[in-house]
Amino acid sequence: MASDQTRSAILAAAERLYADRGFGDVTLRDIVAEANVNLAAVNYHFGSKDELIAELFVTRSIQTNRERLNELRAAEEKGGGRAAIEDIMRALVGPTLRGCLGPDREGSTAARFMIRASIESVPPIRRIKNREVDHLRKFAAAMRRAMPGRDDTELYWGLHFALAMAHHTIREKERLLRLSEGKCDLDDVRAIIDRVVTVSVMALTIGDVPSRPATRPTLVHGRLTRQDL
Amino acid sequence: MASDQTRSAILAAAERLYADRGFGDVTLRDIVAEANVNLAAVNYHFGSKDELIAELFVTRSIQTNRERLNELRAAEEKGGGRAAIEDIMRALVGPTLRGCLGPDREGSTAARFMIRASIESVPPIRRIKNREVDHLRKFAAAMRRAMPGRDDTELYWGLHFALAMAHHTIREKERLLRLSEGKCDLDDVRAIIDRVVTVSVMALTIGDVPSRPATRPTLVHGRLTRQDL
DNA sequence: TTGCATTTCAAACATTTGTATGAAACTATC
DNA sequence: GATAGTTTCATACAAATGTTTGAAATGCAA
Repeated sequence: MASDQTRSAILAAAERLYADRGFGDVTLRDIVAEANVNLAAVNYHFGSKDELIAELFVTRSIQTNRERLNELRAAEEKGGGRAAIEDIMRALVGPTLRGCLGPDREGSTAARFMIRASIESVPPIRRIKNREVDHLRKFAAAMRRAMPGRDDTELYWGLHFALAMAHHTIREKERLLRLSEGKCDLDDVRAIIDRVVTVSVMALTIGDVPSRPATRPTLVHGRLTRQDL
Repeated sequence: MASDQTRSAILAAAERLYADRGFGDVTLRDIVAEANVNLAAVNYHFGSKDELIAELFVTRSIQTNRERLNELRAAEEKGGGRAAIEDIMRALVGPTLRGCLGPDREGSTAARFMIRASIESVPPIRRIKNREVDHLRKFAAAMRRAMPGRDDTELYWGLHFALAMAHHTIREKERLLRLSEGKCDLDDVRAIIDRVVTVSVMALTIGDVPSRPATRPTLVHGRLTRQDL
């Protein structure tokens, strides 16, 4: 068998098994059985189990990051170099949410693998995630261009909350479904993205609206009002 | 030695070690060495390693849940049976954030353990978390009383997003710190709670404000506008 | 003290798991 | 078709780990 076939078979089997049963449950022996290759093949082709997991995660992360940056670039071109803030947030959370939610995505191994990686955080994946900061800085820069003059702190918090809502929705979609007794439609990805983007942009405009509606009178405390003064 | 002393020593040692080094890194032998008890004591007193972890997590969860419900009850008494929505959200996210963030909390083993449990999700903990839905329903009910007539779906999404921001801030505080180059002050717990509560309530008022400020014109899509019609 | 129940202890068990080895099979180049 | 490089394979290795065991120690009541 050509060397690449074995490599690919291992990657595919590992991703499928990890996605279905989690990292803690799947051994190399499970993987090689599923891939119909020899046990030693994993170490021969990848060096170690951790490097196999890392390669899986890096591959999928790069795909997501590329999609994000493509959307961001498209938004910036649309806006003549300066993207609208909602388009930036959409580029940030859209690819991840589209990749991991939705009815047809149930069968997507890649998506289920990324959800699993988000729930069970194993050392090789944690190491990679730590490098994600550089990628996020590009979004912070775009946000700064979109909202010039705004305090950087507010930008970072907005970025952080956007990721919070997106990732938590993916991580805890089962719980939200159960809590809401099915009322929250987790298959309508478009609506979810809209919702996350809307709230993210609202978070970024804290202290922005001169006169707050009377329905929420006492919400602002502490350092949140700096922009109003 | 009295039986309870051994039990307590194991619990304390296990919580400390898990908090510092994570579940994957700590073996029963590490724990009994730290606790100065015999290896077999863990199985004698707890039955199994998983039951030990479960007991640790249940204990801390109960504490948090009790704090939450106390705050909720206080808010409802203050409002004469119907708590203000921002007080409800504050009762929901306040205890967790206060427990896990802040400068002096660095030394709190319990807090660090809960952060660890949030990052590394091991099977015994996952099983317990699945039962958390019942607890959250009490908050959903309070929210329903505070915002009568509002679509339940909106309530659940707001609750979900509030937890998203709180938990993600705890999980990813290191990354946010690094991304913002220290600009986001994660020691000012009060300000963080205010921020999360503010955004949560804003999320709940989607489609609530009759005329949206011109600064965010095109944010609402899809099913988000149902309340406006 | 005697007797009974609880607790502790050292040691062994039984797996599981990732990794290494060395020979065999295969592939491609000359 | 011989040779060198690559890949596969069965098997062994070594270490870690949760759990069990049966005896010894301890505590406690009668």
